[in-house]
Amino acid sequence: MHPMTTTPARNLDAATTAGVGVPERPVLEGLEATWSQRWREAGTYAFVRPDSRDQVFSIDTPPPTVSGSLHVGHVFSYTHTDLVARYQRMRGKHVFYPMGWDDNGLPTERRVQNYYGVRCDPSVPYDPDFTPPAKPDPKRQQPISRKNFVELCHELTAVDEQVFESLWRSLGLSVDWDTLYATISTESQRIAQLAFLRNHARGEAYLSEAPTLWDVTFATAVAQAELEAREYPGHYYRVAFESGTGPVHIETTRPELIPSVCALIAHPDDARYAHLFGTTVASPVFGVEIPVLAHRAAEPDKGAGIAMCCTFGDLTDVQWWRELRLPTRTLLTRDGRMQAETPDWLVNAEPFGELAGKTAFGAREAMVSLLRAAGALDGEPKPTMRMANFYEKGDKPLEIVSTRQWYIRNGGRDDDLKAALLARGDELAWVPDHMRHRFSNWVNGLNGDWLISRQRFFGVPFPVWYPLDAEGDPDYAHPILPGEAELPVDPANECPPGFTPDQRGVPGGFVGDPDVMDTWATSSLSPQIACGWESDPALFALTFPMDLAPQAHDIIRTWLFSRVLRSHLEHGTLPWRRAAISGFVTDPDRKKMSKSKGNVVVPTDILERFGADAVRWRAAMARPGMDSPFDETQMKVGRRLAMKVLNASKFILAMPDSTGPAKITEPADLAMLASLRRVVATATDAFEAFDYTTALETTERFFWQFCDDYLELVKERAYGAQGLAAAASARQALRLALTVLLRLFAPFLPFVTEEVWSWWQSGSVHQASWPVSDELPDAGDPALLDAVAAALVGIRGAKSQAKASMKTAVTAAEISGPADALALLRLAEADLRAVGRLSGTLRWLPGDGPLAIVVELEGQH
RNA sequence: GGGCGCAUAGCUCAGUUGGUUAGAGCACUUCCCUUACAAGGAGGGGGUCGGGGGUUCGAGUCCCUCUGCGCCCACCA
Repeated sequence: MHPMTTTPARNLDAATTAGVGVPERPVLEGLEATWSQRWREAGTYAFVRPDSRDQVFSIDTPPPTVSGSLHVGHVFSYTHTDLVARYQRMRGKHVFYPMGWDDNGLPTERRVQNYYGVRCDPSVPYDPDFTPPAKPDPKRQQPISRKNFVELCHELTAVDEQVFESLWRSLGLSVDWDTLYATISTESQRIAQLAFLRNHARGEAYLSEAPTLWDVTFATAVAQAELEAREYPGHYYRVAFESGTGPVHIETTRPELIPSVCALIAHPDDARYAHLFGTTVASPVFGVEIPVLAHRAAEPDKGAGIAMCCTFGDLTDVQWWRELRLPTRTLLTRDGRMQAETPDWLVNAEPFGELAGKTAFGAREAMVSLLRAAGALDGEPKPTMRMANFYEKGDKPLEIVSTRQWYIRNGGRDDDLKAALLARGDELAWVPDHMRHRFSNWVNGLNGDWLISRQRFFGVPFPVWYPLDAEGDPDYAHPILPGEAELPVDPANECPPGFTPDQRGVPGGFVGDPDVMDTWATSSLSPQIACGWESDPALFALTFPMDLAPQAHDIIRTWLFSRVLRSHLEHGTLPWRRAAISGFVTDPDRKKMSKSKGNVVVPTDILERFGADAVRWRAAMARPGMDSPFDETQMKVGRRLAMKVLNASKFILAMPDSTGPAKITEPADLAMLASLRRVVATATDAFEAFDYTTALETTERFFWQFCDDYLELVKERAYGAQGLAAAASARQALRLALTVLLRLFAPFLPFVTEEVWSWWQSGSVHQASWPVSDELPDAGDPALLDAVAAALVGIRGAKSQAKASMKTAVTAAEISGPADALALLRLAEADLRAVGRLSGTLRWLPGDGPLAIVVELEGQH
């Protein structure tokens, strides 16, 4: 059944049997299991295609990395999205809310390596009978074939995905599990390759051999977006280069790169070195003649003010190398070691034997000894902390090596494209708005195109082959591409058009591109994958561009930016209208949660202890973009609210319903409903502005006052103390209020509201319509309840101060205050007398002061 | 160094376009076992709104400035 086919919420007369289905002692325990199962069976959250795009609300859910672990921050962030999804569904939208699993890429490889104790070695042949080691030895991982490795990746992610799905279900995410996708699936691979071919055809994707940021541990290139600057301990070494007029001292933290030096560089205005510009100096130990050059990027107050430029020590070296057209003298290999062969440019080549084959660290020690022996080291090394670029998942500083990689243009080297992407950021609606600065900040800081190829195994392969020339060398300038209809292809196992398998790897034949795409190159297409781009045009037309992109702020530079880029290039539009950015859940000291700090809160633990509704309540209290410190005690507050909903509902529904049409006549009842009318309007406005927190707070504040004051006030009348008509008015008002309140709470507390709804209504509360003001009469004056509340505080306060029970009778009372407040109060006099046990005379004293009540208690004086 | 955000009760946070004695929850404290709820309920105490200056009849709110904290980016000589 589709949400729009019925509006059970308004059909009060359909379920009027007194007390049917109301349990004696309702509990929260077990609601998650019961209702997630029923929602699954009933297809409560299934996306049903409407006729037109404007009936759809589509959400580009972040596909979580299934090989990672979920923490409370994820739970909060995904809850935020679900709040909006549920609201939009109740508003009548057909909510397109798919879930995805990001299961390809390095995180999965790492998990498989550790879990099974294996590593991928493409040179090992496939073993169809392979079984992983019984006891994984992390120190000695068993080399297995690429195919076996990929099979294990699929096996383990399937298990991990089950765990994730079960967590999301018990959290109550209203995703449509029939639209689930995975980034390693055949369809995702097809779309990733298709988008790549289109990029290539338009010249947006290109192959280039260039200096590349390189992680030596994982032996892969990494992109700018994956960098993390960290402090790294090192030493300054003061090293002498020989010029005709004496030594020139430079300071370096990486003396092992001295055999790679191409030039010394100082600032053009630096008088200290002006006389050297245009001359050459000899490198220590190796005696290579190198020029001394001027470049504005040299900083006179850094180190000695003159730098040695090596290929490549850092990104500034790359800039100098490019702009000054320096020779390439790369010696560090892809595994982070000094190459074994002695380079031919060294004048004094023999000492290189001390460095050959060593790690950067070992080579550094050897080089320092050589410098000392040659007398080229001036003074002792000075310890320093320097900033170095790391791969965010790595633990060794990145090297820069020259490699051939695939790139996608992203504006980093093209001002027009950069401007266009900045304009997309401006066009996008941001919640909260200031997050747009993170986007423009990032785009403005891009310094190169997007490197998308990775020298890894579990990922989407590039749909590319290269012809081999007569010598068997690949012709990279003329890649062979498949037709779009052939996708997805695996060039390692399939042949390019016009070739046969026996031509693989032989001169005149072909070779497949060995690399895979980075995870982001696939997940940057999540809107295209989810919405059925080039596979389901009808669905695509209904869902794309999407309405909402929810995510946390840490991946604005990666996922958010890359989706904007891909959509801009392919469709010339934004991928969605609005981005909603969640903050982080920090530990109580406002430190970011991380495994290494041991301060991670496990979601399953709090879900079990407090219940999903309580956890969701807490999540909803964190406004968009705001970091929120984790505090367990707040979970209890949410749990108490859920409990209160259960008990108050039980109380209301346990009373026999009045038959016949509603006759809400009593001023107190009308006042309460008029007040609720305002709550509905406020909560709706708040949700429209994606301010779920205000929607919740408004509803909750009303609800507690409803329970504490109104419910108490009308309790006796509802039981019949003032006659049938007065009782009917109260009962009708109570049920009307309850149906509205349950729907207002439904996005936040999906389990408890559904439970209560099931006691007396048909269908799911989550398919009911969001309440509108017009469901409620506006004849009442909300100020009446304010006056009642003030009077109750006076009466209760007097009893509390007298340390008397609330049942203590009041023998006489004087109520003073503004005449209009007193007039309102008199409309509810009978109720007030009942709740306050006011048995004696009541005196009304109009005056200027605030409403006040003086009482005389039985047994006092 | 560039950008963004935050600073209100012991803690977590509200406080709409400037408008009476600044609010909520938690915590603390006192009382009440009142048949919806004791994993309750009813009371109470607690803040010179980070510092300084300015605009205004009036500033938590607007402007300037300083300080502290957080996040993002840059920073390998």
